[in-house]
Amino acid sequence: MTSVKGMSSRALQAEHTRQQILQTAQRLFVERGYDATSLQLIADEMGLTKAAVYYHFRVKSELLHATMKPGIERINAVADEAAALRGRRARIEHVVSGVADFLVENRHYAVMAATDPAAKRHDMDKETSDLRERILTLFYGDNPTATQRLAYAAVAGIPDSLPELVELSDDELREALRETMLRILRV
Amino acid sequence: MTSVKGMSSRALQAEHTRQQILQTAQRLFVERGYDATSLQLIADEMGLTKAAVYYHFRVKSELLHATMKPGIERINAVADEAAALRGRRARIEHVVSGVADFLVENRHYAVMAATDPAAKRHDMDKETSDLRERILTLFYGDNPTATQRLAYAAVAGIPDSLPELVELSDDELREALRETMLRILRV
DNA sequence: GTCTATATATAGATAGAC
DNA sequence: GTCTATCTATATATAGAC
Repeated sequence: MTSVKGMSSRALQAEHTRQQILQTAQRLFVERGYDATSLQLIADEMGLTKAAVYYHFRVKSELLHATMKPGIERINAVADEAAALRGRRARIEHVVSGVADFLVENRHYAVMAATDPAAKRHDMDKETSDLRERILTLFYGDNPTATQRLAYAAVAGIPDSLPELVELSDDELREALRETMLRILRV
Repeated sequence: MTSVKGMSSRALQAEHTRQQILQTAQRLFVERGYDATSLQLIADEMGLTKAAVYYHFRVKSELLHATMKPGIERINAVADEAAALRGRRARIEHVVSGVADFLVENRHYAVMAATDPAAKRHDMDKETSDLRERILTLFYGDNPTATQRLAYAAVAGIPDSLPELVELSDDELREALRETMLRILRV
């Protein structure tokens, strides 16, 4: 999506601005939530105008979409790898590792992606819930028990609580995440 | 808070309207999120005017506060009871039962209370996070390990996933909740 | 106690100059 | 590619009639 090679210097500048807007938007979405983040605010924080933001993103929801896309793609790739493995245990371990790494690298962002009401509206809904459903099936097959589903739900809810664990180092967090997720998912 | 005895019939009518507004607001907050729910929408759904809503609630955030208050009080009461018990195991079991009952009775509402960005702004933040912190201490003392905190976080994140478990009956959900929370919290 | 009418601010979005 | 200017809709909130 973000091809850089063979672009004019003007196009490169545009891509740079686009990325900066995305970064600012992402930070504000995390801090205040999507609905409470206006385009005006995003523009002000960057010393741009609303119109400049609109040049790069046609509608506000495109910012949300673009913000979440890399994460979804990355976890989908992890799921691809897990699907190629044999055995529940191996699959669970692979996904748990991949997700733990991802969460550690995106400690703040992941919260918003998992909980913001705006993400439940818009089409984003489908991509994330498809991904969740896909991994659930990968783990427990087509007919998971209530207990399995709830265990999965508990793990899926962990990102929600990452802000409360700020005082853990990356390594501590990753280890605790792996350990806890594995323990919960072995049902 | 909602004393009824000894009120004039006019005051009773007002209290009734107030409760109806609260119910409608609560439903819409759950469906669309707080920020995406306008007072206009609330009024329209009830066949009232915005001004009528403003008569009962001075500012919009008061609706959010009033909506969440009963739940917070109820879980605080459960925590009170647990604090009177001796032993980690007994305390965990008591809180888990109380919370499971509460979640089953408020399947949809609890999600919003746990995740809406608007709840993280406003003063509501403090009351809920105090409650969470209080129960964590009740369970694991003043210096919980990383694993204990993450286990607690996982459990706290469960409400987030209740909507995906609609097809479970109340009894199935309560049992699965109790079982899963207990298993996770025994660390 | 509830409404009409309105104030005021700000949202998302677009057209067109530069 | 970025800005000025502006449109339109809708937000929260208030004053005052009934």
